[in-house]
Amino acid sequence: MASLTAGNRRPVRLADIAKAAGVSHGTASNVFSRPEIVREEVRERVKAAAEAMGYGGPDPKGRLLRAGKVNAIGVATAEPLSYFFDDPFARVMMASISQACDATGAGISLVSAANNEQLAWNIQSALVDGFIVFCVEGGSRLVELARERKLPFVALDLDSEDGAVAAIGVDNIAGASLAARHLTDLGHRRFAVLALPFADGRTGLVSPEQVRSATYAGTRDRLTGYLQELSRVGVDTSKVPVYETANDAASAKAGLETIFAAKEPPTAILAMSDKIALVTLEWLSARKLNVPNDVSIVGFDGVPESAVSEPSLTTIAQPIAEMGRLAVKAILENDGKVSRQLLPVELIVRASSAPPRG
Amino acid sequence: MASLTAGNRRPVRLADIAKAAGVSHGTASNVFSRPEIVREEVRERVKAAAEAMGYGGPDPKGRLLRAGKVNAIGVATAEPLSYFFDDPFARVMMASISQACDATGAGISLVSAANNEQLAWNIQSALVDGFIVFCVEGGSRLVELARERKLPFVALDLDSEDGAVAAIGVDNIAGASLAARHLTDLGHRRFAVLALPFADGRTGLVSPEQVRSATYAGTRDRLTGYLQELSRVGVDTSKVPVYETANDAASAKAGLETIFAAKEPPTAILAMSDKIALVTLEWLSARKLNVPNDVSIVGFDGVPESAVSEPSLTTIAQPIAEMGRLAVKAILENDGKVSRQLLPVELIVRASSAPPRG
DNA sequence: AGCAAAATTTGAATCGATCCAACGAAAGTG
DNA sequence: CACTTTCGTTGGATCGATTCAAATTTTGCT
Repeated sequence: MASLTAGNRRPVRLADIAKAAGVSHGTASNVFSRPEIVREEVRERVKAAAEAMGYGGPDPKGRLLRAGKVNAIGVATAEPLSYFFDDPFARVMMASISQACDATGAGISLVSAANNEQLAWNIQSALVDGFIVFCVEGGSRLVELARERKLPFVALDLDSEDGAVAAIGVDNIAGASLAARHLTDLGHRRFAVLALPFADGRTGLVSPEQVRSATYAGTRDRLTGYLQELSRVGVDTSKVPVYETANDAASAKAGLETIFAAKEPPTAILAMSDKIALVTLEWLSARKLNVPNDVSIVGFDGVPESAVSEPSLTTIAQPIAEMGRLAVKAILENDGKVSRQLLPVELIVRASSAPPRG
Repeated sequence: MASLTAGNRRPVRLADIAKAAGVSHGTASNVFSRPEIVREEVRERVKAAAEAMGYGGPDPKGRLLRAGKVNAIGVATAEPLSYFFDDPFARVMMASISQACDATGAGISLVSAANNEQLAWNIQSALVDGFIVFCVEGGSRLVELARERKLPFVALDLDSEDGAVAAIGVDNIAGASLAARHLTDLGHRRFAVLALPFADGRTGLVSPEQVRSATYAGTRDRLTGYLQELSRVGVDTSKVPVYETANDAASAKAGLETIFAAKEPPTAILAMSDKIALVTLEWLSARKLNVPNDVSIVGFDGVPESAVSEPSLTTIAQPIAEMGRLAVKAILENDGKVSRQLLPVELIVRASSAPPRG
C-alpha cells in the first residue's frame, strides 16, 4: 500500500506524468487532446503513467484559460435559485433553453443569490460565455450587472426600453389586446385586471399615475393593450379596477377579494399571467362561482398547466420554446450586434371563457 | 466616436489597465480584490483607466486557475437536460439542492448530454468542485465517468452496491415493505406491481430471472420489499404480475392494459414511483374505475403533485429535501471520506387507498 | 547509402489572474 | 537625528493546461 488515496493533496499535473513517462509536456498534452498524432508506444507509456499516478485527465481549469471559451451559458435571475424549478413559466423556458444547449453541446450554469451583494459577486465570477437574464422583479439591476461583465447577454422579457441591450420578448400590447378582444367579442363589458407588478414591492389597486410611472414596461404594455381594446368598444376604462399583484397566490387572492367586493363585480377577468389566472380559477371555485358561466378568465403565457386546469384556461400563448432557442443562439453565435426581437403571441381559446350570463 | 464597441476583439486584461494607470499588475489586482489596501488616489486612477478601456473586471478564468476552487457543483444525469425541469422528482430534488447552494453561495452547473461521447466530454470538462449524480438509467456509466474525474461526488439513489462510491439513498426495501403492508392491512390480496426499469431499455412483464439479474438494485430492492410483505400474508407472489416500465406515461399505460386484461384484475397496485402512480390514476379514471373503491394505489417518492392529485395519492415519501442538503454538504465539505447514507422513508396515507370491495 | 519528405517530439510562449517576499517611503519614537 | 514600524507598491513565481515553430527521428525511394 504505497499511496493510492494516501497522499492527501492531489497535485498531480500533466507535467508530472510527462516527467514520469519521460516525454515533454507538449507530447503529454497531445496524448489526451489529440491522441492520434502521437506514436502508439509513447501514448501507451503516458497513459500508463497517468493511470499509475492517479491522474484524472487534463484539468479543465487549465484548458479553459488557454482556450478562452467556457462552453457554457449562464442563466441568471434575481429570484432564489429554486425559482427555476418552481415557477411554471421559468420551467418551460428553462426546458427549451436546455434543449437548445443540449443540441449545441453547451452547458448551463444557474446564477442567482440569496442577497444582493452575493448576486453581484456571483455574476462577476460566473464561468460562462454569456448570460441569459430572466427579467422579473429586480431585473434592471441584473441587466446592469450582466452588462458590466462585458459578455454577450440577452434579456428575456425585458421591461426596459434601453435599446442598447439585446432582448427577446413578445408583443405585449398586441397580446393583451387579443385577450381583451376575445372577451369583448363574447359580449363582456364588465372587467377587472389582475396585473403583474408595475414597480417593486407594491400590491393593491393602481391609479393611472402609478401606471404611467411604472418601472416595468412589460406590465404597462399589457395594460395598455387591454385598455385600448376595452375603450374601443366603449367601456369606461377609468372604472375598470386594475389590481397589482406580486404574481403570487397571496396577492392575487387579495386582489380578488377586493374586486369581488364591488357592487357590480366583473363578468370577465384579464390576468397578466397564467399563474395568477390559475389561482383565480381556484379562488372562484372555492367561492362557488362557475367559470366560464359566472366569470370568464383569460390568462397570459401559455404554460402547460393552463391546458390541464379545471376548467382549461383560455390564454395568450408566448412562443416560449422559440424564445429559449433564440436566446441561446444569440449568446453562442454572438457577433457583437445588439438586437431586440419582438415575437408574436397567439390566443388559445379553451374552456375558461364564454359569453356573459343573460 | 473613437472605439466604444469598435475594437472587435476584447483583449483588455488587467495588465493593460495596470500599464495605462502606471502601476504594477499586483496593485491593479488589489484594486479589485482588496481595494482597502491601496491608496485612494491610486485606486481611483486605476478604476478610471479600467472604465476608460472598457474593462469588465477581473476575468474569473484567470482567478479560477490560481484559486483552484470553482465554487460550483455539477449536477449530472444521463437524461437530457430538460429532465431537471420536467421530472417531478428531479425538480423537487433540484429545488432542495439549489436552496442548499444558495445558502452556501455555491453555483450549480447542469451537466448532461444528448449522446454518450458528448456526455463523457461534458463531465470531463465541467468546471465544478464536485458532482452530484442523478442515478437513473445509465447511472453506472455516469458514476464511472465522475469517478474518473477524481473529484468528490455523491450518487443520489445509487443502484449499485459498490461501497467505494459515496451515495445517498433511501431504504428501498423498508419503504416498499411499508407500502405493501399498508395494503395488506386494508385487506387486499390481489396485487400488481408497476415497476421502474430493472435493466436498460426494456419494458414488459418480468420473470423472476430477470429480477435476479437486474442492473438496478434500487428497483430490485423495492420489489423485494413488496414481495416480502405479500408472501408474509400468504399471497402467492409468483402470480403477482410485475410490469417493468420506463417510468413514463406510455409504458405505464401499456402495463396497465396488460394487467387489467387479466381474468382477475388486481384490487391494489403498487407503483414504484409517483409518476407512474399518477398516470395510473388518470388511466383508471378514463376507464371509469374508481380509486380507491375499485382499485387502491400506493406510489413511491412523495412528490408535491401526489398531494393534489384527484384523488390524492397514498405514497412512500422520500426525504427529498434532506437528501439534497446532504448531497451538497458532502461535496462542499468533502474531506475525502467515502460514506453511504440510507435515509428513512415514511408512509403517507391519502385518498388513493381503501379496503377492497365486498 | 544518401537524401528529401513525412511523422513525431520538444520546449518556450501564452492564457489572465493572484500571491507574496522584498523594498521604498512616510510616520512614529527616544 | 538615527532607528524602528507601518503602509503601499513592485515584480517575479505560480496556477495547469494548449499551441506552434523548430528540431529531431522515421520512412520512402532510388
